Amino acid sequence: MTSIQPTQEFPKAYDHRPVEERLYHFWMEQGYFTPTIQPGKKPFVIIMPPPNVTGELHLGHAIVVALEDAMTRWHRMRGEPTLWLPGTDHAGIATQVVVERILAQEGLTRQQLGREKFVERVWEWVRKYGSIIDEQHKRLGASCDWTRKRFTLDAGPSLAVRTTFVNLYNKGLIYRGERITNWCPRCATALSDLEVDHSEEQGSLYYIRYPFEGGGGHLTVATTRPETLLGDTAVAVNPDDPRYRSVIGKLVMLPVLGRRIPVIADEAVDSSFGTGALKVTPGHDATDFDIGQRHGLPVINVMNLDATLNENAGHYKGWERTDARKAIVEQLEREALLEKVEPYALALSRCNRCNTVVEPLVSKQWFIRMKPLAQPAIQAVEDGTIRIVPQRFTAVYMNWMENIRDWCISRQLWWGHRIPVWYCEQCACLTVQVQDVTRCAHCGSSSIQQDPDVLDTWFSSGLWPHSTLGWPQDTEDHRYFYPTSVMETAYDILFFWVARMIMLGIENTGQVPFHTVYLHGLIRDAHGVKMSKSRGNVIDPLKSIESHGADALRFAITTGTTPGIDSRLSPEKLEAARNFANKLWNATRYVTTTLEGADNLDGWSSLTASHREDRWILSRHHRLTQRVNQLLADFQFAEAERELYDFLWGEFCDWYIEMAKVRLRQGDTAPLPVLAYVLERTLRLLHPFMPFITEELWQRLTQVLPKEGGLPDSIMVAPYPEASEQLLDTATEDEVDLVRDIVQAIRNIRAEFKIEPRQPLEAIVAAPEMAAVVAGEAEAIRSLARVEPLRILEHGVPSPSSHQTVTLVVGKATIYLPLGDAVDLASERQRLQNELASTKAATGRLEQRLADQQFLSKAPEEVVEKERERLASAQERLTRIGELLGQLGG
RNA sequence: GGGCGGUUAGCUCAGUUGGUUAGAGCACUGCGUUGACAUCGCAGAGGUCAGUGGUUCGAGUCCACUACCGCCCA
Repeated sequence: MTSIQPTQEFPKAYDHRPVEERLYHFWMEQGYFTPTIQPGKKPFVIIMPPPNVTGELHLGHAIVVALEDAMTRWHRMRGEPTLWLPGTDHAGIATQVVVERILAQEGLTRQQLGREKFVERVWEWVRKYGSIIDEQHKRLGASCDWTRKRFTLDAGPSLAVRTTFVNLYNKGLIYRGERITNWCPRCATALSDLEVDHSEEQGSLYYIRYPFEGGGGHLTVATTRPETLLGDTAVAVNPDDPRYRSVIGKLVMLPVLGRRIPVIADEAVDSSFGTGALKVTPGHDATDFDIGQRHGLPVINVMNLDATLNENAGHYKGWERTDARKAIVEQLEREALLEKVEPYALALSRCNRCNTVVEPLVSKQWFIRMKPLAQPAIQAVEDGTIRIVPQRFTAVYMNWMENIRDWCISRQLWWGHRIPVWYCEQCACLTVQVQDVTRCAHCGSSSIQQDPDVLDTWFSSGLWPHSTLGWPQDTEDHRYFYPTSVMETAYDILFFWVARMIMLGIENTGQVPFHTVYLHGLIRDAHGVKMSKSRGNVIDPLKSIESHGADALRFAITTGTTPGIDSRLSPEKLEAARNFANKLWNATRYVTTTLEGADNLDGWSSLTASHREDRWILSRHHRLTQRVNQLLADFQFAEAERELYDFLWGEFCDWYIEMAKVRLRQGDTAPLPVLAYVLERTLRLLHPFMPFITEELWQRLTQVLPKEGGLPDSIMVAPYPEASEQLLDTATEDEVDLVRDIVQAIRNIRAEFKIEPRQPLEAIVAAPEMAAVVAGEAEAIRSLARVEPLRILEHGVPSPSSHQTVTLVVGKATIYLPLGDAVDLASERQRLQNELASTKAATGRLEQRLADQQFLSKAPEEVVEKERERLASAQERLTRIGELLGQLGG
């Protein structure tokens, strides 16, 4: 069977390279990633956000995989039918640009090639390079079901797109209209509002004179875009502005072109901006377009789609927009029509793909009427059918939904889902159908033309949770796996994607697409700067995997993070995670090699422990198990990882293994099955976060263990541990805490007094209440603190010795360390005085609190009780320190 | 203009129904090589939890305001 070679070799350090690929291959071969549909059993389902088909793995993908894989593996190990469905997005503009760039190297443009040939070229590219991103996801250990992988342009999702379009059109929710849209001159397509980035940049405000017709002065308007005056069809003032009341209705002469345009009054004009007179350019500004509509103004478009000026621009025809601005400003200056120019911070819109300044342009586009779709989507979040984690994004979502605007969905691209609309040249009617048509549905004419445009990529991704499962077909997958469980993605696409999936999911299926939205933060560099290729501060996840291993990368980018909050990744963090992996490797190396050949391992998987240390680690392990399960259920992944880390390193390695070694040296083999039990189960707990190393170590460990406990061939299909309440043992935890405190206190003194680590140290421990514990753990204390001889006093204090002594008050124990001349009595007194002072302060605080009637009556009983106990032990401690000081004559 | 987030040790960050003397990693200091691990061990130092006011028996945690940094929307 299995995946690994016999454990003859157990290298001293973890090397992920010979492990990861082999194990991934093994998992794939076993088919573990593909769920079995079990009717009656509720599945766990995540649809992966589809990366762009042109994309290369970046940390954004890595965090998606780390979190979604953790959830997926956890649920799978809990025995739920678990589907994590991968896919890729055709990414309209991005992909088209990539292929156009390749063509450019051949000296070709897509226009020269023609639509059909161009699209074929893109497909060629996709077939050749489109699966690179999948291979990269595999390197991260993603346990998604590749047999169900979807591409947005596959037949299934394409059918979903067309069906949705036709349905929405028939319901009147999709319409075609001439509107101002954001036009990217470089991409040569319309964009939705969301695809535009806004920024404030330094520009100028130009004050331009529009002379009144027939003389008699001028009206001065202020504008940031003088070149658009070519398209002006009015000047507007606020009707309440006393300065301009008398000029309303007059005509002014448009500079440069000499066209006569009216002065109109409109409420939308802000009297405080500039001169209070606004040039109205309905063809090139959204607000002006609205004003124009209200006043029946003509719309003059002065620009071509590449942002050069057209024939409406008079002799500026053919000029590029920024050159034209300069020339027009110069002309105005020459003609004394430029009053002044002021520096001005203007709001610029840029294409979020190529950063080109977007041109608001009037064009005919397809839109979705969003308000009716938003209503049920608001409802679903309001009534808790969908829960957003972290919760505060609910308000952001609501705010956007309640102020939603129509969505421009047509794109002037060739790569994507072609709009299923045919225009008839005979009867001018539209045929809107799912299947391709050859004749007009109204007059039967065959002179029809399909709309040349394609749909916004987000239109198809908006359908993703149901289109990937087979909708609109009635498939078993759709019936069983929909609605899905969790949508996990970055918060920056809440509107782009999550909101639209909710709207379209409810619209198409009548059900929400998922019940929980989990939003993670973005990963920045070590200085908190957004990573970008141009800045050169990108951490390449593939390089990190090479150098530190996929598990370390996953652990590093998910530990110490909070949902919805950006985090930073530094090489140090990666190293820390790699070191943790190595620590785990070595702990398992020790346990495995120690276990080899042991003859008392039968029953290891369901053992009962009698020794205090064994009961302690079992209690700690089960407490951890309880916590981790709870934290995973609450989506607190970082906290779960931190607790696993602390347990493995700080308790299991630092204390349990070290204490076990002591007993093993004494010939007590009882710790062996406990080591096996705890490590085996903790590896399972950690597996969702660090899948590769836990599998490798689990294989190596279980190989030396008797086959029992019904464990399968792989950790990834082994049951996720459940906590057993009966094994939680607070008293034992307190006892071992005392032992640890004693050891730590003695080590502390050794370091302080610079006593050679190898030199044995005599110690006398008095712990009347805990004498049995200390006696039982004598060997551990002797060995871990290098104490020799160790005397345990059941009563009283040590008989006065000629030696000078350091005394430590540790919990319920008092430790005497006769250090002879090394001890300076004065400083010992001082040490105890300090202790006395701080204990007194603590006692005082507690006494005060417990004397407070308000506290006693209002605080919960258990809190009061806890304070009483603390006071008692503080008082007892005070007494002991007092006695010790008395003996020192202080 | 509206909204949201951040501000906790030198650095990066945890801290989820308010309840010990606020934690971790890295960095720092001292010690440590036969023993799972130097990708390590032991010990240590380091904090008025941004500020002000309030609620509460009790506030890093809840409320209000202020400051600075950042993000989103218009």
